[in-house]
Amino acid sequence: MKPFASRLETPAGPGRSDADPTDRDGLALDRFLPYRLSVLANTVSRAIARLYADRFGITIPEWRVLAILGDHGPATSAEIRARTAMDKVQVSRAIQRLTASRLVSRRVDPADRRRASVAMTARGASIYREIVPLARSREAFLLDGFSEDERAQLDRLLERLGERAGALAGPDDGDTGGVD
Amino acid sequence: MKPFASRLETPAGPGRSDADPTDRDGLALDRFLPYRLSVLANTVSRAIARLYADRFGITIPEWRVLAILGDHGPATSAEIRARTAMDKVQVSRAIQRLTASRLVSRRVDPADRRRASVAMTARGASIYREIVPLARSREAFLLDGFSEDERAQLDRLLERLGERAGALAGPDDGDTGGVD
DNA sequence: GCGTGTTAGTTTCATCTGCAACGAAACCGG
DNA sequence: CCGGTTTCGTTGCAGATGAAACTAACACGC
Repeated sequence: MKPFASRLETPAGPGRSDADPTDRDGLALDRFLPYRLSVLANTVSRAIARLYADRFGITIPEWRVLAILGDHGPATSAEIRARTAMDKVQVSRAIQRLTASRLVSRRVDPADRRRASVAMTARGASIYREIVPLARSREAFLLDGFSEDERAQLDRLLERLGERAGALAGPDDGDTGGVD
Repeated sequence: MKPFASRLETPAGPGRSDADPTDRDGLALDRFLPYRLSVLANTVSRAIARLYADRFGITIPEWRVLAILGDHGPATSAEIRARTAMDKVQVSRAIQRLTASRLVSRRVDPADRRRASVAMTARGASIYREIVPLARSREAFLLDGFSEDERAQLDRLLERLGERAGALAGPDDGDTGGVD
């Protein structure tokens, strides 16, 4: 196979490098932003998931539901979904499991019986309060050595990337496609 | 039974004008770094996966393998795994599928018959060359509006987060245990 | 050679995931 | 009030996932 020299723009190029023989063809996967984000997020998620799973026997979707309820108080599935970017099904199943383990309880809204408000039980709240500091400490570990300035920068950059990503996924993607 | 309607609007700190966000009772999920990374990476991955899947019928793991091969030339499973942070099983299956669709070929190493070198076929290389610019353009879209400086910053911050995340997941193969 | 251990890669299995189809409830126009 | 449509949430299914068990090949010590 013949190396096709498609350029990889190397950042941090004060002055232009000449044709560098080490300039990789194709797209140096480990410089490819979507890939890097994926690996990073995955590594982090896995490390944290282990924390929840080992000590409390809950999964990430379940933890997310708890986190929303802890932050905002009781909420419906749809609200949880909107706030977590989780799939509808994932929310439903997380609630089922949490209900089974008595960490949350559902109460059907009498005014609209399709809806149900989900709230933490005392046990759920207790676990939530235990997890929060652990989660924070993990986050702190990740950001250890980052200056205030760098944290702010990261925050801003992620924010903007999030917007761009939304634009990438969102615009043409109708949720309810008229299948007719 | 009261569903505790703890609204957690603000901690009882009406006096302090400069409230510390890390001092809240709740965790504010949408400010929680691991969560933000996960959502962002997921959104991006999904958008890009659609691109590969629609046009070429390949999955993300398959694309990653192609990317490594395109970047690096023939490689063994272990090398691919090391470079992609993919699971061993995932690599194995991606190679199986790619082999089935004739995008890569395997050749057992005669010197060590446990190993096999995987290389792109002409067809694989052709698809790879088609995908690269599309992938780049998606990346460019994500980074649209970011100055050179901001890109460099992002690069650096992600790099460092990656290191920290590795430290979080890697060194202790069990629980962090220790520092209580 | 022969046992023990290590490494490369595959298979098994139990789970997780998400699209799509679905049922139930509410809404809406006539 | 009725039929059609929308919304909320669940379920069916088919594919993806990863930990652990497994096979096969090599490596070392004796």
